[in-house]
Amino acid sequence: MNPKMNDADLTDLALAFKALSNPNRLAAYLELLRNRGASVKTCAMQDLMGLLKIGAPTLSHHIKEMVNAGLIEVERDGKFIRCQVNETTRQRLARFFSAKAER
Amino acid sequence: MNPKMNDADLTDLALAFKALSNPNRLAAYLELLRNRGASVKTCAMQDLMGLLKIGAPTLSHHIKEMVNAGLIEVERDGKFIRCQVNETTRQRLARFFSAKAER
DNA sequence: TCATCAATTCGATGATTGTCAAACTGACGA
DNA sequence: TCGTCAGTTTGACAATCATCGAATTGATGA
Repeated sequence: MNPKMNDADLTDLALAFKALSNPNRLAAYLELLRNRGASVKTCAMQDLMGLLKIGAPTLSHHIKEMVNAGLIEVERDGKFIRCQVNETTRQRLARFFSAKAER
Repeated sequence: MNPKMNDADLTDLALAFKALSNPNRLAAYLELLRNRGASVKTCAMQDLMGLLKIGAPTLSHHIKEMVNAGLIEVERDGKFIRCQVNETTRQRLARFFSAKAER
């Protein structure tokens, strides 16, 4: 963990955690995490809708929030979208939990 | 990441992330994380109140929520409390961000 | 014993959230 | 060109949340 973390960093981090605090968003993010190792690394909205018993408007809203939190990235591909995890943020979050005091 | 994660695990995880989604709770947790490496590993409520411009009732509420989410542990020591991070949960969270597909 | 101090509980309030149905947009294929 | 399909936007509503002040508890020390 960066020992010089400031308020802005904390706010960003809190935003990411907020995005993960909803079980449906968390399940969607986990699915995308798992896709990291797969040959097809992206996911359309309909793939995620199969997992989560929520409507398209709600999922669309959740996706926007995850993008806004920097958790995932979305590309448009004609009618479809393709979601994948944002690697930079993922690594930042993983490292957060190893924070140590400065010596 | 455990490939057999179920709904209950997801719910627990979401609870932990929710606890970290509030900037004040996150700052408090980060302070406790940093104390891990220090000689004095615990923190009383007043120590945390110095950091966070919120009142005692609010902080007390936040601490209860972090305990409930499994993020931290609290011991009573006379008039004071002593907080420290829950290592099991910390490791679980760190690992979450490395989830991979089953092969 | 009694005043004080750390922390908790209670009750209230304004703000944010998750979800939906309905209407909309833009791309595709017939 | 037109209907359909994937996803988005809007507006609404119930539920949850963060915070506060006031009252309470329980330990400490004078």
